[in-house]
Amino acid sequence: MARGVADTEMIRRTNRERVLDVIRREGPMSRTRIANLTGLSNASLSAIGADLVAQGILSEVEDTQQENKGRGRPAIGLGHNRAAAYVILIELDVNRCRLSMLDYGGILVDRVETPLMPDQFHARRPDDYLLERIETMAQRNEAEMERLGAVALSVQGMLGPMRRGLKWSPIPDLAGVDLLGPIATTYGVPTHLYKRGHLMADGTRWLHPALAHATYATIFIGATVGMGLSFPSEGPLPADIGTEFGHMNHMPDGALCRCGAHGCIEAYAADYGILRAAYSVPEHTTPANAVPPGDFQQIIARARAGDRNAIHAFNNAGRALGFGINRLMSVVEISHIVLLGPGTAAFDLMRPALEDATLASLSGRINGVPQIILTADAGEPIYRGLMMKALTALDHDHFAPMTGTAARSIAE
Amino acid sequence: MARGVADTEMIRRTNRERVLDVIRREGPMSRTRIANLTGLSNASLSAIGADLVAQGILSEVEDTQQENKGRGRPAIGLGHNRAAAYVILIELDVNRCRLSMLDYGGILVDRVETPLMPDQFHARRPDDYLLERIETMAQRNEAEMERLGAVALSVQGMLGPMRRGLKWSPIPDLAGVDLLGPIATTYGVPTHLYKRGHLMADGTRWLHPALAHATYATIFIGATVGMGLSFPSEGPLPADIGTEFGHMNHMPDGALCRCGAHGCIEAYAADYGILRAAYSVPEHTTPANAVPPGDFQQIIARARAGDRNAIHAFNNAGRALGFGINRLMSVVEISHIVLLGPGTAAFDLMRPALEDATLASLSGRINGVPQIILTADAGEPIYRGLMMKALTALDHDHFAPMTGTAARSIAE
DNA sequence: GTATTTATTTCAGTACCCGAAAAAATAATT
DNA sequence: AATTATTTTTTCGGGTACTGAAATAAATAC
Repeated sequence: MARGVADTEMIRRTNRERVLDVIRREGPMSRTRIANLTGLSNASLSAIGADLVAQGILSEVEDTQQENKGRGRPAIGLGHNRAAAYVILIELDVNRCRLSMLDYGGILVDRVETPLMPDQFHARRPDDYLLERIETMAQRNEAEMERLGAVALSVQGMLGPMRRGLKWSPIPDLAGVDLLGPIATTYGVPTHLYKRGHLMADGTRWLHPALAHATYATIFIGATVGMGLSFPSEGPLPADIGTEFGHMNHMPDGALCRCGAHGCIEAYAADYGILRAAYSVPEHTTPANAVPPGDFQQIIARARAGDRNAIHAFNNAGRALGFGINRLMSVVEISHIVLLGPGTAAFDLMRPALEDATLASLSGRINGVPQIILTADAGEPIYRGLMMKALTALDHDHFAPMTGTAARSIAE
Repeated sequence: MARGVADTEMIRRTNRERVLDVIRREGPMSRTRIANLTGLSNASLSAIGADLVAQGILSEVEDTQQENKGRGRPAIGLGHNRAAAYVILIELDVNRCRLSMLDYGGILVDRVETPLMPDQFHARRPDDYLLERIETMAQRNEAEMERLGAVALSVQGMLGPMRRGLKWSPIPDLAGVDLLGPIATTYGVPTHLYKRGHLMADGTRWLHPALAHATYATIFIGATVGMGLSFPSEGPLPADIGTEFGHMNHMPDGALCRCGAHGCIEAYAADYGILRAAYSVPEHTTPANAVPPGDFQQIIARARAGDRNAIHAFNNAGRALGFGINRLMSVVEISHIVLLGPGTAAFDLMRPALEDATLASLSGRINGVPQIILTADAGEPIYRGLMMKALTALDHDHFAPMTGTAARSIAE
């Protein structure tokens, strides 16, 4: 009983979702073009378009992507009505918390950013902190708050049972708290919690057309190692996939990781692991808290200059990542790997070991090394993924189900 | 454009699928009960039931699961019309090939089984061999072949690009051949290729009610090590998930595996790996071709009697499986693990090392060891999974889309 | 034999889709 | 300037499958 019985109500909802989706993906366009892309008839688009405009969900704009601008009746563009709703996106990272308010068209309205200390949530409850941040944003945008449609939160860690908080997080004292509940009750809007790694993967699909129909993994290399998987099929993922790649074991009883376990990939391939190896610090030494970007650049420079220890450190990192990919490919068949984050600056130093390790398995031998794509900036995919999740959730859950008949009778 | 536009045709198809599914799951039942379980109205069930009976897809039977057998009009059971179609299931394993013919109700009609030699496909093309086996079955059941609806094939290995053959298989000379094409053209019916590990996982859900809503992995331990994943959500999996767990790397440069790679889980946990370790044969020795069941039992007996080498062999096997599960859990969050196959007879000997290794990771520490369920017989889940795949494919692709109006006008 | 109970069917109403034809709005041609 | 061609959008008539309510069917209980 996945979505209730199939009846005319579900026809309407499904087709309205398709219309909103195609505009979300490709921007405002004419009714005719929407009809062609969705497979609906022109007659249906006339009706659906009229409904959505009457309900204030879409609005008529100039058609930005006219293909036929010769003679004939000019097309009227149909785009999201930007004032229909507003969403607040919260990116809660290890060292900063950034709130963005967007309109229904995805345009940034306001932004508030604050640095985060490692002991931030030691004395202060994280749910209170988030409420206070949202309140700051609310006071600066009172008019928009009237039409707040959703609050979406990006976090790092393992999601808790009801997806309302985290079971574990690299941010100290964040796990075990219901992050969404207080927001939902205070503002009375739907709230969503997403894994940063998952958003990174999804956002990359929006930004990289070559990946449109691929199954791929995104791997973040920096202060931590994180992964996300993205599948071309529509619909939500069946389960929590792409959980904690950075803490996948690479070597039994291996190097000490920040999470407290031994032999995680992160303990070899995150900046602190590379730093430790490059300076020949014993593997079981407690990891550094934070590695300044300058220090990391220096190790790269030393490796490029031929320093044996630095080269060895990057080799080990590539090997750990490669065996991780090797093991990942024994579970999910992927065609591409997207590498993101500051660690990609040293990819050339890791590549040989990474490829060797990837090939050292049956699936590597049969399928070859997946195509590797480098992107230094991880922030953009995450923001884009979070924005798209929040806005399409609004499209599907709030706007698509509104009944059209009511609107038409009002219009008469 | 996942499934075409939503219109009345898709309503009919979806609802007919729901009806066929619920009967497939729970057996023949009254229209009223079907209406309750599917959420459809009694009026709709009257219409849908009449259509499906008129088209010969369902037939009226005695209601086997009457709940109210007091007074009132007695319920009429609605069950699959067994003569509506027949399917041939082919289980192609390392050492045997078994064909089963089933009617549309899932009842076995005929069965043909032949042993398979390791060099079976050296001189003979596997597609020809399959055609010949099907022809044998066809000659014994000429009447049923008139209504053949599908041929479904269970294989071991990595599926090829179009799911018509294998990229790799533990059965020699099987990969790289289009197995389905010749069957489809000869008999003019839909053909399907499924991974044995995947069927094992799916079939287990049908057989084990406790797993109904769980996300779990099934791991086969025997002459090989294979895995399948099963998710509670409906619909097909987004990608090839659960590819080749047995050949996931456990130890870089570790023990030699049958596949030619070093350090696969299989090289430690399959019967030949345990045998090799128990007799202190060097890890890099070429694996034995087949291990007689008696030999394996003997090693178990020796381990139970306290033999150090045998105990060590099972320890290593448990450790390899445990780290495999550990790594798997870093990619997919699972709540249960079902162990199947002859190797489960020695599970008590592997358990401590398996659990230690599972716990030695972040996800193990946070989520604990997944609940472990033992089932010695792997054949039954595979057969059940294959049968359900073949029959529900017939339900969805062939019978649900038939138009109802035509049938009703014939009936008048 | 009548009342009660339960299952199924019939009927009238509704929502949404589609194809075809009509209307609207522009550019090109005469 | 009027007409023609072209393209977009709307209108109209027809069709299908759903639903709730009422009617019918087929048994048991009294």
